[in-house]
Amino acid sequence: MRGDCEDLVADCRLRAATDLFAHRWDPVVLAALRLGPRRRGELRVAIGGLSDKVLTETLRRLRANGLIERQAYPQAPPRVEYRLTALGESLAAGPLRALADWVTEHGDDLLAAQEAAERVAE
Amino acid sequence: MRGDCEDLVADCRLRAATDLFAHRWDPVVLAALRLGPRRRGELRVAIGGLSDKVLTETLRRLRANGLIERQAYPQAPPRVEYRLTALGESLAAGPLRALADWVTEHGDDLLAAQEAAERVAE
DNA sequence: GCCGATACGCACCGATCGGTAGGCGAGGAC
DNA sequence: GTCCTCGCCTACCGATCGGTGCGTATCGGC
Repeated sequence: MRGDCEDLVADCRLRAATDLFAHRWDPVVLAALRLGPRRRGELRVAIGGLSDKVLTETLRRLRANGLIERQAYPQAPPRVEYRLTALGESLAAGPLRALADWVTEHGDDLLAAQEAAERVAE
Repeated sequence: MRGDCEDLVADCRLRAATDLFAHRWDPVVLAALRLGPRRRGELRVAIGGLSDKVLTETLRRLRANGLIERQAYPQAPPRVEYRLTALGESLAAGPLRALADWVTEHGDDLLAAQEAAERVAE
């Protein structure tokens, strides 16, 4: 999976970046963590719609990519907080933000174009 | 699939945007088309690594999202060109560009973080 | 009349992804 | 002692995705 870059063309770096958004909830969790460290349970209810298992996988991936870090407090009911790393923060503040801004500005155009295309496709 | 937004939380617009990058080759084709209109065959060799069928699907999706448009010339061997729409151009110039820039700047950090995490995970 | 180039379409396959359902371990509350 | 919470794990399942391989329509060249 890493060896792709050798036999592919120029865009493999782009691919490496877009892969960070490839899983449905990764960007959402990233965005949620921009507001500050959050506990696992908080993320679940704050985001809503993602299953318990998927949240685990998502957090694991984000950690594996060095975008977030995990901090466990030795408490009675276990308490675990997740926060953005510097790398994750830079991704969230840059490209992720740009995406959010773009949708804010062009979201209506996007929806209109999608519906127009649907109509054409009969 | 459109109804998600009602029962999900705030981030559904973000999701709508990240979905545009959800398929592996969509962003790459988008980036390739930034350089100007391209024929189907040109895209295939320029990108390299994506199958014929997947290119078809990718182009279809991008069209369905109103990001590119197709122009067919009635010629001997069929000639079809794909180009960015205004919407596609804005996406490519904004968020996609931001992603590419981010990778250029933080790609090494990303790789280092991934490898560090791999080592920890034994 | 046959071949080749181009832009598709279709059938099939294995891998992956998101989701459901249920279990586990550790400690506090009662 | 029993229940509860919280974080996490383990099947299992259906849908989707990317990929391979092969077929097809059209036209020009030879």
